[in-house]
Amino acid sequence: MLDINQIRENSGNVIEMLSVRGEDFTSVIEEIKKLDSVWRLNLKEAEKLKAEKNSVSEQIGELKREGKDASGVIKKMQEVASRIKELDEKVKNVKSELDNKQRYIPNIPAEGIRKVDRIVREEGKKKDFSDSETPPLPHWDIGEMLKIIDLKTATKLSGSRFPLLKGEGAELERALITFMLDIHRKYHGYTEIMPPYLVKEEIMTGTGQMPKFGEDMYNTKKDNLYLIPTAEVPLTNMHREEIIGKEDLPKKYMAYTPCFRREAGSYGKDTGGLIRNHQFNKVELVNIVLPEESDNFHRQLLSESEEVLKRLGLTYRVLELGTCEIGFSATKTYDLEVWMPGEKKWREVSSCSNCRDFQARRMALRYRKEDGNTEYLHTLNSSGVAVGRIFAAILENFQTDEINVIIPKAIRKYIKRKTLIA
RNA sequence: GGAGAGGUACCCAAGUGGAUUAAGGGGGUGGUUUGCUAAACCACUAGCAGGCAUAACGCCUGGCCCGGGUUCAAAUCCCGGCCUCUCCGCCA
Repeated sequence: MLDINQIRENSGNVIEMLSVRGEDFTSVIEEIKKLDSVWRLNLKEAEKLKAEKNSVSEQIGELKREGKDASGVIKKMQEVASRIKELDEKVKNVKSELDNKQRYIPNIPAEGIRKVDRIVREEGKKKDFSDSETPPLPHWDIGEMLKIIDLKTATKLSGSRFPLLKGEGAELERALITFMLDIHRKYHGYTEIMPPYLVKEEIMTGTGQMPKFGEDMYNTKKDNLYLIPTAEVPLTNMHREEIIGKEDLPKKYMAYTPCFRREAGSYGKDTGGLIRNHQFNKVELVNIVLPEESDNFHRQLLSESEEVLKRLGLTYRVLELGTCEIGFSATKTYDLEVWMPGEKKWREVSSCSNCRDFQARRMALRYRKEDGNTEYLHTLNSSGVAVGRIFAAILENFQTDEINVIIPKAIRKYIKRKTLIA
């Protein structure tokens, strides 16, 4: 959520800063501005009448105690009370419309970001398969031959786009999860959380998924709970509506969770294997930090995610997302993309964002400053990293002509094998 | 899921319609006394959100789990919800 004061004071500037997203927000911002002034006008009047009501009610109490007649004043106050009721109703309705409109406005991208994605750098070399007898296979073929991915059975159980890993496949996935969590715990100072996978609607609103992206979410109608699309949602909301002491910052939380996404409107896109499923595993990193420190933490967060890829020996590149591509809540985002030799494509395995105070504002997440006032904190998140896609990357990058897969050294202590053999 | 009890500030807790400016205690902070500590005593301790105003001070509204309602007036009465506890049922 954007600062309403910013919109009040300089709506033109806000519209301009939002326009880099490739969308025109002029009419919505102007509507917000208008609603805000109507709201304040009515609120002012209602509060004035309430002040009157309070003092007169006190007088009525006094009169009654003294045994005097108060019926005249009471009659007058009846009118005031009904006027207050009208105004309160109006104030409530206008405010809720205003809030709702505001919740649909995305964050303002950071300064100095280009319109389109920019490749920051590439790490490692694309593996050379020119000596191989056959070109590298996509991971779904390898997975099937090794009998570690069974999408047919997954479809039988849940329909399309669900994963089912079997035997050594399930083991590899589990090894990767533990490996990632261990790195972030040992070297990056994260506290591991096992959060609920179902959360309330207001929690989804806090991080920005709701109300705008309700279509992408699974929900349980009976209890109005939502399946988390990423652990960012529960982790970032952990301290919502709190005022955190400076001495307790930064907060660094991580969680492995399955993630659930309806992927509405992506039919026919990336249908192969483990790339775009309704359910996938991910290790997520969340930082809650002081505003002046968030840029530094953002860089650090990126390197923490990269560490996983480096240790696995995967070739990847770092993208700075263009202003038109940045997600709803973020001001700046780096994507990490791993090279998939079988698919011959770069595949996103991590998205590392600084949301600044956007989410904190939505969830009233603050800290106490030296002068005693409160200020919104900054929130950041990054995948550390997407497990299923790394699984796929390992299959594609470390396959041999015999359709075996060499297990990267970094995770051998978690899976206790050197190769997956067909 | 059923029956009952409850939710008041950092904690405990009083408060069944107007005198409450939400009692009292604990804790905390500051002070007095003091060789030091403890104790005693004194003072302060309602956060938060919002509106108005501003050089600064300040004024007002809301707020006793949340949302409605009744009333001139609600912590207090009524309705709905959430949460916690106890018992029963179900259950890995």
